[in-house]
Amino acid sequence: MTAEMSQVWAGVRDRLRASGLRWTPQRQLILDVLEATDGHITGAELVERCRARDRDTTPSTVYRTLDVLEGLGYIRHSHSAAGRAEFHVLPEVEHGHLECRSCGGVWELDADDAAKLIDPIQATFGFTADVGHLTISGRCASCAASPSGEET
Amino acid sequence: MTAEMSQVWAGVRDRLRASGLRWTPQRQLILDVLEATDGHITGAELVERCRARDRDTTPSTVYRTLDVLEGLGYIRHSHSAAGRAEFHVLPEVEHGHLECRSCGGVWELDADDAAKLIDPIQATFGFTADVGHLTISGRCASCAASPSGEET
DNA sequence: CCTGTTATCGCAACACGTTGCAGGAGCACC
DNA sequence: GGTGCTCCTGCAACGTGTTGCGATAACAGG
Repeated sequence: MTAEMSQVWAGVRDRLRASGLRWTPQRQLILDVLEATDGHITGAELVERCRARDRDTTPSTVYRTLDVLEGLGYIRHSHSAAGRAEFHVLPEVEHGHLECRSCGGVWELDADDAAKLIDPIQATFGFTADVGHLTISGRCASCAASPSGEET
Repeated sequence: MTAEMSQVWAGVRDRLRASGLRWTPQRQLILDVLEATDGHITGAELVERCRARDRDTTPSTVYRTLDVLEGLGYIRHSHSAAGRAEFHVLPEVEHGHLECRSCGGVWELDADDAAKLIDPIQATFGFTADVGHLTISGRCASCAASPSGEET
C-alpha cells in the first residue's frame, strides 16, 4: 500500500536471491501481512491473517519463512509470559519487553533501559544477555496499585 | 524413600485437604517424582518419568496437578529460551535463570543478583518483575570466548 | 460402614509449533 | 524460451500443553 513502507521491504527479495534463496508468492504474502502490523504479532495471529487473504496458507510455510526472515535480521522473536512465540518486526533498536500478568499490557524496554539490566549480569556472570529475546513478566504500576488485580 | 526429603512434602496432603482438595494416588506419584529431581524439570520430562512408573499416567492430570501445586507455592514455572515450560521445585528463594543459547547451560540468579535487575525496572517503570518466572537467554562467558559457538 | 457431594480423572479434541518427505516451482544459465 | 539444480511448499505426523465433559473416587458426616 503505502509506497514508503513497501520500500522498507524492497530489499528483501534481492537479499533472499543474493543468499541463494527464493522469492515466492507465499513469502510475498507473509511480508505484506507483517508490513501491515504495528510491529508485534504472534505466530498464530500471523497464520490467521495470511489465511484470511489466502485460504491455502499452511502453518509450516509461515513458520519456516519467519525463520528465514529472522536469519536475515528483518524480524526477531521472543516468548510471551504464556510461552507463545511473539514476533517483532523491523526492530530498529534491540529492545526487550515487560508484560503485565494482570492486564496483559506490554511495554518496550529501549536500549538504555535494557543496558541497566544486562550490565550487572555481564559484570557478575560474564553472561551476555540477548535483549531482543527477553520478555519479563510481572505487574505494572497500575495493577500493583489496585488491590484485586483488576485493571484496564 | 529418604525420610528427610519425604517430610518436606508431608504437609502437602494436609494442605490440600484443608483447601477442600483431594489426595490421590496420581498426585502422590507426581510428588514422588518431583521429590527425586534436582529441582528442575520440564513438563514433558515429568510426564515421561511418571509414565515410567505408571503407564496409565495422562498428561492432563500431570499438568493440572502442577497448577495446583504452583497455587500452593510448592513449585514455580518459567519458560526456557525455546518456550517450553520448566518447573522449579521448592524454590526456597525466588530465583531467575540465565540460559546459554550456545551450550544450553543454565545458571541461577539468586535474590541479590535478581534485585540488581529488577530495581532499575521498578524505579523506571514502576513495574514489579516476577523473578521466579524469568529466564534470560544469551551467551555464557565460555561460549562468548570461543569463536564458533561450540563449547562444553 | 453408608451415603452424598464434588473434586479429580481419563479421554478426546483442540491450539501452537516443528519436522520429514516427495513433488512442484524459482531462478540462473544457456 | 529451454534446462537443470535445488530451494520451497504442502501434507501428514508428531511434540507439548490446554480444555470440556461424563464417570469415578475421595472424604466428611451421620
